[in-house]
Amino acid sequence: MTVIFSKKCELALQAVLYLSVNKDKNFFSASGISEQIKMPKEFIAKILQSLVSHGIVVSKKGKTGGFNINKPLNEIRLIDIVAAVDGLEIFHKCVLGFEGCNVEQPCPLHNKWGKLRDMTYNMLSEETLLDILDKTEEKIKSINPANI
Amino acid sequence: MTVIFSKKCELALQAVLYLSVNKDKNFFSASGISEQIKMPKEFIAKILQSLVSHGIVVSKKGKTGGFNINKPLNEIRLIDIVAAVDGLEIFHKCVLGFEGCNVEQPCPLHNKWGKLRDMTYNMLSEETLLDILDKTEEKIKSINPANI
DNA sequence: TAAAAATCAGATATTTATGTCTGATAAAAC
DNA sequence: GTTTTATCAGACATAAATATCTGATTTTTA
Repeated sequence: MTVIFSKKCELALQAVLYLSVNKDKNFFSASGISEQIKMPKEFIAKILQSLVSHGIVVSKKGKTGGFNINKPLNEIRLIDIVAAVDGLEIFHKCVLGFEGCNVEQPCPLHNKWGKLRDMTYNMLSEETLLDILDKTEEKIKSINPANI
Repeated sequence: MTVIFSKKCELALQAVLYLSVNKDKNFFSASGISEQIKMPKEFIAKILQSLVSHGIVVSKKGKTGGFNINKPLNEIRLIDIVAAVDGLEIFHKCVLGFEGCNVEQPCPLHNKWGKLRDMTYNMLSEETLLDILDKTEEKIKSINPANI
């Protein structure tokens, strides 16, 4: 099986999207979020905790605690979330798994995949949560239970 | 962790590339191939067996047996190998994992990722083993032990 | 015909990714 | 201050991907 984002990363993006849409409101608990997104709250909690350690999300303990976005939405790029959860290996490693692959000794797919990979990286670097949110609020209201 | 091809698929592509370069010669045993590519022969054997069942590779039992490419090199596209090993899910599924994502109700990344994903699919569909081989023989001689 | 060397099918083992649990700590409500 | 309800850290469990093994079959060579 091939994936572009891991399950963890998909979830992280979904959860962060959810928090973005509701940024003005109070903190959201892991169980609250898990009711919206169809994923186990323990898993969501773990993922959000790691985003806290990366400074993308902020958390608050105690009775009215939970998670929320830590910065202005236009300062968080999608690539930041991907980097925090999955790492950026995919953008450096040879797509065919050849150790010695580099510019001087490119593998057969080096140039063609390299171009697409760079475009993907750029896209994820250009898009911030704010950009996403704009698109989201316009027309993506019934795609999922959370109405993200 | 993110990947574009699974380990299995990387290996399959490497092995098939190796066979392509040496297509004129006789059948290559799994252990012979595993000496060139740095992967365990049992695993290579398993992968090649599945390519046999997909008609991409042909095998021969017995003392002088082994594996070889089953068709003219210009009739095998990279996407055929990817499809056989990893499947084509990645080219259909929502990149954010939203169930209801589609053209009418696109997720926030639907269009941008969709474009890149289609370009990747097209690239893999256009490139045949023959195309790859040409590039390979020109300039990729010391990238790996197999000199693929 | 017997021995050697290969694929093949399916079971098994190992590793990694995904998912769950437990007890500790912190903050708010009473 | 006690109870409630949240995060947090780290251990634990399960599932999936990766890797290995075993015995059967096939084919060549001697």
